[in-house]
Amino acid sequence: MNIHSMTETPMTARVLDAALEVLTERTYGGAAVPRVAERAGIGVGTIYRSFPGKEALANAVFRRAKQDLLDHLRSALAALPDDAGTRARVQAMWTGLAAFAAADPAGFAYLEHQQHGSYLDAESEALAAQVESLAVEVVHAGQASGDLRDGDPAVLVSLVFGAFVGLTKHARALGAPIDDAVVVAAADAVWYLLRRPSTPS
Amino acid sequence: MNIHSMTETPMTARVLDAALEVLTERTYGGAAVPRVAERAGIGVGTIYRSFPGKEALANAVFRRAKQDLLDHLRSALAALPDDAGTRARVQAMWTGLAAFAAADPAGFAYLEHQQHGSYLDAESEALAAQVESLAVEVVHAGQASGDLRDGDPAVLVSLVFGAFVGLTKHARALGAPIDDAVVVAAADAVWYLLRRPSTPS
Amino acid sequence: MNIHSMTETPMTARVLDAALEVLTERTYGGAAVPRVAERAGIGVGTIYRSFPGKEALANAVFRRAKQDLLDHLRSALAALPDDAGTRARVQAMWTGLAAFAAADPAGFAYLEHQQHGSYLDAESEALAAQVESLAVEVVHAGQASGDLRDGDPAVLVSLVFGAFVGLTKHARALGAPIDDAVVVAAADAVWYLLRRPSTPS
Amino acid sequence: MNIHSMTETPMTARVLDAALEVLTERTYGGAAVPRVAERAGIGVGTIYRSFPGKEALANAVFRRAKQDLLDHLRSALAALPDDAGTRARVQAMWTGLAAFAAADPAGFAYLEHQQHGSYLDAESEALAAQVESLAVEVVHAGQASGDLRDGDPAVLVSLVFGAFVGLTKHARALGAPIDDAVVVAAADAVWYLLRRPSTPS
DNA sequence: CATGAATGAGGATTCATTCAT
DNA sequence: TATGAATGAATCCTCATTCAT
Repeated sequence: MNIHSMTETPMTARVLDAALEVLTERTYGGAAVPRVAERAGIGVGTIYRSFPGKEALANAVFRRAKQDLLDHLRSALAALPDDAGTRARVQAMWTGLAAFAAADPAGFAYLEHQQHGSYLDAESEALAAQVESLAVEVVHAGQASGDLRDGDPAVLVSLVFGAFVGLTKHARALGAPIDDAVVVAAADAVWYLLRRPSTPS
Repeated sequence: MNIHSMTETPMTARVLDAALEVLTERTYGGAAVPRVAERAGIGVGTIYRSFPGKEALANAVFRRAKQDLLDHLRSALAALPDDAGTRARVQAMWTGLAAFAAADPAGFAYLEHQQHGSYLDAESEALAAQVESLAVEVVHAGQASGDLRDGDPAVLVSLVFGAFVGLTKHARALGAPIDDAVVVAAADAVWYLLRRPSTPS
Repeated sequence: MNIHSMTETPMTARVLDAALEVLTERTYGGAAVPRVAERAGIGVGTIYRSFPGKEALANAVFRRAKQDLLDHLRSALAALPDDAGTRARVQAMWTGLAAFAAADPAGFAYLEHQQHGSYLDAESEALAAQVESLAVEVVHAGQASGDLRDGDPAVLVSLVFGAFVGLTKHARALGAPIDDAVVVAAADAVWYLLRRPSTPS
Repeated sequence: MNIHSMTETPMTARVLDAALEVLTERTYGGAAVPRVAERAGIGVGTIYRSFPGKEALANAVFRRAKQDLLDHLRSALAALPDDAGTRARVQAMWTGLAAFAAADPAGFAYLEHQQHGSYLDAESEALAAQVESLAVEVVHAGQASGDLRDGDPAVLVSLVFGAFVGLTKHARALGAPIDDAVVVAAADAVWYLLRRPSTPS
């Protein structure tokens, strides 16, 4: 379903899965390539046949996750009827986020930490920008139609994405997967954050 | 101003400052003790006179920042008149957060990443729990007085803290310090996230 | 010839040889792993492919030497006719000791110093106990047949082994290998130490 | 009573005692000067006021012990009547050895390991040679009077000293101090090792 | 005189990477 | 193609030694 399905050999997929686990558990600096190999059940050298080095590997993991997230957000929006209103579009984004986080918790957790990534390359940054862009456009359109509050759309997006990340951290701290009812309730709360307050306020 | 001023020697302060920088730039796994020493302008061995090891150092950095955050939040609340309403209290928390983030951006950035910290010890976790607690109480009281929306207070707190973190990430991505006007606008938006929606909605 | 020939790769053998040299020259505390690597003509990291750490390496060195010693003592006894008398058995032990010390002077020197070894593990201690045991049995049997003087066999063994160690130290101090004629003369002297004094004495 | 009483300040005595303990427990390479300071209950720097460095400290420890041993052996011989026979003289040496080992077990244990000492300086070696000399003279005289077996006196001495060391190792392995009865029995055994065998043997 | 903070060299160990098999 | 042995740089940490107080 995603762009990588075509370029990923079963080998690289195994490596990426293992790398994601290790990177999520120990952060880039603490993630050892030999540990990734072990986890993948292959020889160390084999990793270097698919990736030029640790940095490239981490970028590939990042890109796969980010691309999956992008795919989730796009499908969520695409599933909407053409005349869907702003609230529906915002809900769809939130739901898409939740769907991705549920489908690939480790991937989501990894992305969370990567605003950091001094090792991220241009291609990875570009992908991240695409996700940002998509969200910004939705907010921007909502503001244009008068449904959402004024202000830099990027700021509003940062608040909403931040809130979602906060939610997943909370769930992770509890050791539980994200509860569906909570996701729905939070979507409602976040809608109030975004929507243009009624004039008499 | 904070509790540590009395126990911190100039040496440990220098080390903590340098360690904060390095830890923020490279995360725990990637932060090399020799690099901290360089940054502090001291010999490697000197660090080990103040801290038994890298883990203890990272915990001390964490605690200093968390304690400062706690101090900021507490003073923000303490500055309120006794009869301050829920909105004022929520605003105070948000403002306290912003004041801390402005006063110690690196410290705030470091705290953000530490849900991870498998190296955090019990004392550090306890301090983190105190901050969480403080926020949860404010939300809880607001719910009790009917001002805030229903739901697990901890979840609401996670949304709000998450939103704030999103905001600072956004600012950091732009390379700019957090703009005051934006903080105020965001505080307003977040208030709508928290407040109990008017019945006819 | 010994049990290890089969399990030892050429690499581990190289490492063990080098480690024995360094350990003998500088004792455990002063033996640096990098120095062992140099001596073996390999990279430092390579040592850690064969041994989990310095302690394990020192134990392996100890065991190889102790096992060789045990093999020498056993063959010396095994070469005796079934009806060999006590004196022949004692001589055989002494000769076995000398054969080992001549064949592997460094190994013998290393064993000498290891009553110390706080780093020796259970397996190493067990091996040491086997050697002790073998000697104690010989003495015990000799006492039973009335040939050897009374007293705790372990004490007699400690005197004899100690005497042999003294001899090798003396030779080492002179820088010469142990002279065969001296070994024979010493064996005679030691026999008088062990044998039951004639009654009228 | 010994030569050092005059030159040793209470300070250096404390240091030497502590150093002996640490050196005995961990061998030269593993003995840390800061550990010696701790054990002595003084500051690290203070050690360097009495000794130029670790090597000098270890030599001083060695010399103090060796000198004490020499004193013990000399007094043991001096206490003998002028017409004492060879056996009495040999016994006296053995007893002197035992007295020293009992009075200063750590010192004795330390000396045992020091044939090794690549860090021993000329003065230390000279002192060791004096002890050796004393023993060799006794043996030599005994051979001259026809009481002791022929052969290089130094070899005989090495056998006897070695036997004594073996005895103390054995006692140490048992965790017990050296038993007096055992020392006496061993002295008898050792006498037979040294004495010239009766002709018809 | 005694101290102990400060230091950098050096020790044990791990890890990213290469390359012969 | 996949492997994993080999490597040396780089990690964390300790220690001998100095020197300002």
